[in-house]
This record gives sequence, structure tokens and C-alpha cells, in this order.
Amino acid sequence: MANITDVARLAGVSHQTVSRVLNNENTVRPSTKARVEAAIAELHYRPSMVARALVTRKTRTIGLISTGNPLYGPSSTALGFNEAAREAGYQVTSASMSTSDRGAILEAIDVLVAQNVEALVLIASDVASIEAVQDLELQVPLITAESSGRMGGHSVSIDQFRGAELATSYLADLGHRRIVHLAGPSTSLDAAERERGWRSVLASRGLETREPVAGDWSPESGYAAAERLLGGGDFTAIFAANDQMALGVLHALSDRGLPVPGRISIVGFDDIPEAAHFIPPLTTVRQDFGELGRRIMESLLEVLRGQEFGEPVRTEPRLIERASAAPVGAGRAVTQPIAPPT
Amino acid sequence: MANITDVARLAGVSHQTVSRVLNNENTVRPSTKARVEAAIAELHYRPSMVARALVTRKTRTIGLISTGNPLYGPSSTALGFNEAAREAGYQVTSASMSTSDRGAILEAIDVLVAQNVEALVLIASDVASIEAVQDLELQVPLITAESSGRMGGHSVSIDQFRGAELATSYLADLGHRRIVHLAGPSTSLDAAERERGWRSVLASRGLETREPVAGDWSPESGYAAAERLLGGGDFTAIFAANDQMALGVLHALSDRGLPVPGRISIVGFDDIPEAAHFIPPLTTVRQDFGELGRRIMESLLEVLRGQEFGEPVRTEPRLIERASAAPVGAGRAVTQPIAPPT
DNA sequence: GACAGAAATGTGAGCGATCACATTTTCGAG
DNA sequence: CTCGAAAATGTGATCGCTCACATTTCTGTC
Repeated sequence: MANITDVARLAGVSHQTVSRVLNNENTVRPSTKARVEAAIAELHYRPSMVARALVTRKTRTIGLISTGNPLYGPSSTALGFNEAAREAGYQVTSASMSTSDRGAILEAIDVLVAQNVEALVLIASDVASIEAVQDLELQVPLITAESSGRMGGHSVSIDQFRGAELATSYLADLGHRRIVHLAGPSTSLDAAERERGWRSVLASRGLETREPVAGDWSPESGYAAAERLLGGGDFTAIFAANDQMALGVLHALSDRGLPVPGRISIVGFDDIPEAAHFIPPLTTVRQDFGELGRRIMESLLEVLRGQEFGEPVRTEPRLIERASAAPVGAGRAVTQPIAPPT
Repeated sequence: MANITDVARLAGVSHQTVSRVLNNENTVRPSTKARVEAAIAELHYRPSMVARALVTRKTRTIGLISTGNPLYGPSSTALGFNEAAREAGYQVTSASMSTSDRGAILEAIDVLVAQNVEALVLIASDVASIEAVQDLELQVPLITAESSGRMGGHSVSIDQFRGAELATSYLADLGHRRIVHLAGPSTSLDAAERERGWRSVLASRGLETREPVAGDWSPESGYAAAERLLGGGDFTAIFAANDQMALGVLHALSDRGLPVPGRISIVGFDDIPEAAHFIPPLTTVRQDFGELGRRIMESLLEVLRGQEFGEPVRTEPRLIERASAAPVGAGRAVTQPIAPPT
């Protein structure tokens, strides 16, 4: 590979002039600039980012850490972020891991920092991940996609609390008085926010609050949770903390012959691409993950340009009405606890 | 940040000795090694990967390009790859894009190569992406996750053809004689392989082959395709090229009151986490995407160690039996073309 | 305790760019 | 023309490390 000196020699100028052309400083005479560019083209020269990074101390690279399984939400956020970063001229070095192990996260951060990333982004909503980075002394800014506010200004998120309010109010407006919650795992901050939103609406409307049952986001856990919910007493609506669990619920109710929304209404969360084709199509809370990813990059750019972290950026989700929730009494309400199948 | 000279000074040795400790060459006396390590710890020293890369010309970085929407398959593959890479001491710089635009791909490769990645991985199954890289003259090895064999030895994949055979044979063994195919987009190499597998089984068993209807992987397209399929004539089974489209089919059939698998059996492809909770639970072909990602890294390591590309690595998918396919005639077969709803 | 050979450590150059500053060239005004 | 300021270009140091080779310090043997 040719280097800057080779180009300089061929163009008959000094290496510094080549450097000036490379960084298009406008103190180079058009005629020399043309000569240099010709030499660059002839040698197929590409400046070494590594050498440049060594002296400028800028790698134009951002470290992206993501934990947990490759779910639709985080994956979409990562994609949105990645595209926005590339557009802004940044590279993204990603460290993905299926665990949220503190040691693994710190190790990944260490490697990224050693590689001189200019900033870190953490896409993860579980307490373990957030806590792992919370009080870290870092040389570079770190932003999380996290909605509880625990990271102070260093976060960009979709308002999970608001989303849960939307879902729960919608069900309450439909006349449901007993709205149970299928919560996400207790390790998830987003899950906690969603539960909080649900509780808040129930409380403000004076509705009974039954202790929620928690799943782990998977359809399996949704299925299992539905059985526990059904064994636990009377209700007409379920607010599930994500669409996958809602699917499990749909399945469980179908297995028992309980019509949705005839007897039980369901609202999910996320609006995954499948949700519109669940049977029945799922009413859910849509989060624009791509947008979230782009916003993260925007915030990061501000910080990288020297601005202080401002208020946490928080965007609003929105309710998508489909067919899984209906006015209470549209079918017969479940009035008795239902025994599990024998 | 401290540099190698600072450490050397504090430890009372030369920078070269520090370098030796860093690269744990065993020509350093244990006592000096300990002194150096103490100095490293005291200064919180971390060697600059950038400086190291400049001289060794090795960045220990791999460029990962992925195109298209964040589907379960590619995302899982990327995760598996990322974890394997980290374990092997490599970083992953990823360029994800929702398009498969040739220009965008070449641009991304250019940026990655300029950054001195040691290898490139392309996770994409559409013709455009593969063609974009197919005849590229690159300084670094490039591996694709691609099953058609178009990339020669430079690919690692799950045998899509075999998976389709599995699905189709399963339906045929169940007694189905008219098995239609809901294909993936014509731009997808994987889709082409799946269709080829379906055709192959049909041909070898002397079964009628109806022209498949193509979707775009989305549940919406599955729904629409089901309607076209139903309008097109008689059949008792559908092999859908992926689970999401199978979901759309399930939805369409449910809307028409056609029982699955009573009248129509369905087999999908991928085994996404939701598939087990579709109504009915979907019989499908499972691909181990995480494994695929790890295999890609394995192959890459061999190449990076100087071995030649060998035969393309090809792993087998496997059929997961659930409830969406049943022996023909378990319900009444559809004998007349069904008019679309008015 | 002298010596050779091995083991341990040190020295200076160089990777490929940018930075700070020095030097040369150009251009317009008098 | 000459002069001086502005524009254009050049020079050498430097970023933080590894490489190649030089030098010093240990060993063990006689």
C-alpha cells in the first residue's frame, strides 16, 4: 500500500501538502490540488486511519455494547444507531453478548476504551447492565437507552411509563375494571417502568390492583404466566409487558377456549412486525426503535461537539388499535377463577 | 493517559522491556516482570491499540456488514459471530444498513478496509449484496453466510436446500399430494435454495408443481400470498419460506375459517422464538443461527492463520414438529378454489 | 575467578499520518 | 520595480508502540 510520502513524491510536492489536500484545507492552489489528486488516484492511495488516529487521538469510532438476546427492539435500535453513526462519519465497534454479566460488560468496555473509542453506547435495559456502568469513571461519554432516569442526563429513551399508561387507560376506557399485568422480568428497568405506568392508571382510577405475574419476555413465559393469572382470580383484561409474552397468552387462552377479545382483552407492548398478524391481531404500544437509535446518535454528536449532557431525551410511544381488545362485556366476562386443564 | 515510556520510567526499565511484558514474551525475569506489572497497575496503563496497529499492521478487527431489516436470523447470526470474535480476541466493527444498495455496500467496505480490518464478513442473503462483493479485488478475506455456493469456498451456511427438502418431504410423508410454496423474495439466494429444495422433492415424488407465490418475508406478504394461493386452485399443504410469512398465512386462513391443520397443513422455516406459540404452534425447520455465527468465526480464524479457504462449510437444519401440519384428510381437504372475501 | 554462551535488557529507527512553525512564492500598492 | 503582507508550500518533530539489533548481566564449567 502506498503512503502519503509516495503520493507526495509522485505529485512533486511535500507530504504536508498531500495532507492538506486530504483534509481539504483550502490553502492549496487548485492546480497543485489537482496534481495531488491525480497521484492519489494513480496509486490507489487511501490514508491510514490508524496513523491518523495515533496523532489526532480521534478514532471516529463509537463502542456499542448490547446485552441479552437479539430481540426485535434492541436489534432495531442498534440498526438505527449504526446507520446514523455511519452517516455522521463514525464507525461502530460493537460488543454484543447474550449475558448481562457485570464482568463481561466491564471487560468489553475495557477493550473498547483501549481501542480509543470516542464514546460508548449501551443498549440494555436490565438493572445488572445499567448498574455495571452507572458509577464508572470513564474518559469518554457513555449513553444508555434507558427510561427510568437512573443514568441522569446520559440517556435517550422511549417513555415506557407513558406507554404503559396508554395501554392501561385504553383498557380502562373500554370499561375494564379488573386489568391484570403480565410484567417483564424484575431485572428489567423497562419492565419496572411499564409496571409503574400500569399501577399509576389503576390507582388514579380507583381500580383494583392485583399483584402482577412476571415473565421473562419470551412467549413461553407468557403462556405460563397466563395460566397462573387465570388460576389467581377474576379479570377481563391483560396488559402484557411485551408482544412476545402477549403471544404466549393468546396461545394459552386459545388452548382453553377463552375467546379474545370476547372474554379477555389483551394489549401488548412494542409492536413487533408479527403483532399485526397474531390471532387476533394485537392491540399494542408501538415504539419507534429506529428513531431511538438515531436519537442516541444525535445526542452523542452534541456531546462529542463539546456540549454538556442536557435533559434526558424522551420520546413518546403510541397505541396501535387492532383486534385483541374490546369493550368489556362484548363477550361474557370471566367471573370465576378458571381451573387449569387436567 | 500514561504511555509505555511512563511505565518504563516508573519500573526502572526500558520501554522495550515493558513491551516484552505486554506481549508476554518469556525472556523477562520474573522479578522485573513483577515490577513492570506493578507500574502498569499503578498508572492504570493500557497499551494503545492504535499505536500497536500502526506498527504491526494488525488491527485485530473484523468488519461485519449486514443488510436488510433486523430479522431474527441475521441478528442471531451476528450475535453468535460477535461473541465468537470477542472470545478469539478480535473486535467487530459493524456496518449495518437497511438497504442492500450496491453503492452503500461498496462504500461500507471501503471505509472498513481503510480502517485496516483484517477480514470482512457479509451477513446477507440477497443477490444484490452478494453480487456487490462477488468479484471484488480485496486485500483481505471475505466470508459470506450464503448457501447457494456462488461465493465458492468463501462461505459458511446452513443448508437451505436440505431444510426445504425436510419440510416438503415431511408434508409429502403425511400424504399431501398438492403442496404449494410461499416463496421468499426473488432477490434472496436463500429463498431460491428453499424453492429449489421444494421443487426437488416434488419432482422426485412425481407430485404436481404449482408456480409458487413470492412474498417479501413479512407477515403482511404472507397474508396477501395466502389469498393469491387460495384463489389459484386446489391444495392441502403450504410450505412457507419463513415463519413470519407462515404467520400471515395462519392469519389469512383463520380469517376465512379454514382450519389449520384440519384443512390445510403449514410448515414454516427458521423456527423463530414466536413459532412455538402461533395458533396452532408452527411445524418448522430450525436453523441454528448462533452456531452459524460461531462457524463463520472459526472459518475466518483458519484463513487468518494462513490456511486456504477449504470447502464451503454447510450445516444441517432440522425439522421441528408441532401442530400446524397433519396427515392429509385429517379434516376435509379444500377441493374448490376459494373466492376471496367480498 | 575467568570465560564462553545464554539470558536479560537496552537503543534507536520507523510505522504513516498531523502539528507547529519555517520558508518560499505570489500579488497588489506605491 | 520594489516592498511587504498574504498565500502557498515545506521541514522536522511527534503520537505510542514494535522491530532489529546492540549491549549488558547471568550462568555454569574448567
